[in-house]
Formats: sequence, C-alpha cells, structure tokens
Amino acid sequence: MPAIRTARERAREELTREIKQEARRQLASVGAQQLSLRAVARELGMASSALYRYFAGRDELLTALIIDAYDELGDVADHALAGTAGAAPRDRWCALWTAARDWARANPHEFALVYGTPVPGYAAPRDTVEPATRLPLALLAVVRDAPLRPTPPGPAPRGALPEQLAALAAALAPGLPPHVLARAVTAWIQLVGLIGFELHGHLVGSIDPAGDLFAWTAEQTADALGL
Amino acid sequence: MPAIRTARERAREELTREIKQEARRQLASVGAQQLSLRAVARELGMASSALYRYFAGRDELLTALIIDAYDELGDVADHALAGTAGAAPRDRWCALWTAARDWARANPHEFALVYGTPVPGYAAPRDTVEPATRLPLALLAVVRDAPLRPTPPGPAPRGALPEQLAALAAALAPGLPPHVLARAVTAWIQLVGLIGFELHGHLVGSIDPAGDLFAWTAEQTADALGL
DNA sequence: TCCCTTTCGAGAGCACTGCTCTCGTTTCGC
DNA sequence: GCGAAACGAGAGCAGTGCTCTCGAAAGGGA
Repeated sequence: MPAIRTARERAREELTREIKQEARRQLASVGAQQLSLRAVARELGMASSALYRYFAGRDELLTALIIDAYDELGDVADHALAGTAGAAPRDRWCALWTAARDWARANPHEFALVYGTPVPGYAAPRDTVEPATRLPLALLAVVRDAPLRPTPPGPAPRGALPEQLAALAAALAPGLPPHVLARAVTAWIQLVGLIGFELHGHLVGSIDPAGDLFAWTAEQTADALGL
Repeated sequence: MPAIRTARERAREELTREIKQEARRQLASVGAQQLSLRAVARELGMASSALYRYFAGRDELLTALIIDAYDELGDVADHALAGTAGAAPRDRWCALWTAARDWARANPHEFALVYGTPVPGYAAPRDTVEPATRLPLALLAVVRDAPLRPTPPGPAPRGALPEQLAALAAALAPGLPPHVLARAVTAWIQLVGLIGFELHGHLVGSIDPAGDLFAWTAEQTADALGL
C-alpha cells in the first residue's frame, strides 16, 4: 500500500467512499428498505449503471454499510471501555450499556440494519462477523477483567450448552465460569433486545420512555454477573 | 351479523380471506420485503388493480398479516397455557417459552414481521396492539397465578420506572411486586430477543444450535421470578 | 512515443414494483 | 325497473435493480 498510486486508483477509492457516504446518508434518512441505488447515483450526479463498477449490487452496498455500522458500534463500545478504564467494573458495564443505547437511538436505521431483520435471502458474508463481535467482546472484557462476587450458580447448563460454553470460554475468556459466561451471553441478548424493543415501539404505552427500565436492566444483569 | 348476506358481501369476505391467504403463503416463502401485490393478484388470477378494492395498499395488507401473526402467536401461547393448566408454574413458564420458540422457528418470516424491523415509516395501527399483548399477557398470567418464592429484590427501580411499573401492575397484575413485574418484562424481552438472535443468525458459530441456551435461559428467568 | 489493453461512465433497455385512473359491467336497495 | 354503488380489467405513471453495449479515458509495455 504505497502512497504512490495511479490517478485511477485514487479516484476509485474516493468514489467508493463517496458512494458509501451518500448511501449512509440515505440509510439514515429513509432506512435500508428504501435505500435506492438510483437515488444514490442521482445524488452523486452519475449514471446508475456506473455505480455497478464499485459495488456489485444493492446487497454488496448494504453489506458495506453493515460492516460500517458494526464498526461504529464497536468503536462506541471501545471508547466507552477506554473512557472508564480505571472505574468500578459495575460502572464500566453500565457505561457500555448506555453507550450502546445512545448510539442506537442516534442511529436507529443502522441499528436495525445490524440487529434487525436481515434482508431476505441475505447471508452475512464473512467480513461482517469480526466487526459484529466487537460489542459482545467489549461486554465480555468488562466481565473478564473484573473481580466477580460469587453468585448463585443457577440452573445447570444441559445438552450441548456446556461444551458450547467451554469452547467459547476457551476462545474468549479462559477461566471464566460457564454459568457466568452464559449470563454474559444472555445479558448481551438482553441489551440488544431491549434497545430493539424501545426502537421498534414495543414498549410504547407500557414502559415509555424506556430509559429507566434500561438502566435497571443494566444493573440487574450486573448483579447477576457478580459485578 | 346475520347469516343472511348478499352474494356480494359473501364474495367480498371470501376474496379478502383468499388474498390474505395467498399473501401469507408468499410471506412464508419469500418474506415481507419481497411480498408483491402484483404477484398475489397474479396467483389469484385477478388484475393487480382489483386488489385495491380489498386492501388500500401494501401496508394495509401487511398490517392484516401482522395482526394474524400476533394472533397466531397468541393462540400458541394460550394453547400452551391451557395445556399445562394444572402443572407446576415453572413448567408452565418453560412450556410457554418452548411454544413461542417453536412457533417462531416454524414461521420465521411471521416472527420477523411482528418482532423484527418495522417497515419504514410504518406506524403500527391501533388494531395491532391488542393482539400484540397476548404473548406478554400469557407470560404474565403464569407469574400472576403462581405462588412465588421470595427473591432478592435486586436493584431498585429509579426515575419513572416505579410509576410505570405501578401503572402496569394496576392494569394487568394487581398485587405483583414491582421488581417481579420488572423481571417479567425483561424476561419477555429476553425471550423475544433470544428467538430473534437465533433466527437471524447472531449465534451461528458460537452458541449453535441454540436450543439448550434457550432452555437454560427459560429456567434462569424462572429462577429470577421465583417460579 | 505509439499502441493495445483495461477501466470507466453513460445511455438504452428489460422486467419488475406500487399505485392511480378510467371505463364498462355486475349487483344491490329502493 | 332504475339509479347508485361496487367491482374487475386494462392502461399508464413513476420508480426500482440490474444488464448490455458503446465510446472515451487512462495505464503499461515496446
């Protein structure tokens, strides 16, 4: 990757970025469903067919946006982690939750893109899995680095779960007790689920606004983990 | 609603049902995103424009499908409830979880329709809220009717949450302690979130298959509620 | 420097979509 | 029986993703 590149390469890179930028703008304003290749091209002053020199199709453009969204959420999480480096683990945990929710509320369409209904017939390519793991990894980092109060063991994992947890622990958090890891996983799901419920209006009319339920759930999960 | 109706009314009712049926078929096979009014009309052998005599547009047709999906999920929940009428509350709780998951796995597009990303610019009409409450109400029914072991109170609800919980309790489960109600709400979110994660592939490669995590989470939430 | 290959942008075009409007026909209620 | 309402079909509009072709521009080897 030398700085010396042909004009063509530089133009290509820049245009690719501009296309993604404009697509991102449209995503934020009208959502993934309504994202139109032609509209993107129109806004950029180019023919719609020219766009296919840069992205093989709508799906590939969406995939690029998905990766960006995952990465942005990952950045937000890492930033929250770094900003609370010396703090109490429980506070770090809650800070992470708040950061994720704030980002999702500020970027609802991006959140829906990554944690909502996948596009039909769309299988997430390999490139998306690494960025996707950044939020759960950040959550796990808090748990892994913290001295944990002992907690009641709860129900015993059965069936394939013990091995799944053992494999996960071996890869991500060696030494973490299985039941703690299981709780971390369900906490992650709870975090995402709660944000989704709030964003998609499932709590309107009952727990609305949902900010205080969110904070309560963060603390509840922290308790369950022994943070 | 007399049995005597004009031929027109009967034809209208029947056609409305047939349209919904065909739309449902397409929903199940290609998903909500790809559901096409023209394709529905084509399959039914009518002009696409004729369809607008029965549904004002794609959104209204989707709304009808949403209501149907909520109702079907509600039926499944009620059936699970009725089928375990005399059983231990904890078993009823787990049966409800299993029933919901089974339905979602059998009808992934329907699940996505109601608990996935809403159609952009689409605000759920009033008609959908009642059917939508049936699953959470079924979950709550188990908790309400059961003798609960005392559980540690956990973090105290703050801000608006106590009043929100009090209002909810007054309407749905008078006498239920606020922290139990809060846990029931988060359990509901966890149930839906976990199903969504499994269906949308967020657990592929880590906890996969997710059945045992699901069962574990059901028991975990039952524990937390004191069931 | 010339030339051949690759890359690129534009335009036309295809097969779709949701939706509207019009225009005969059928059906209903009086 | 007749007027009004409901209905089905067709044409048409504006939009979509995507493909193909064609001429222009840029790149690298001789």
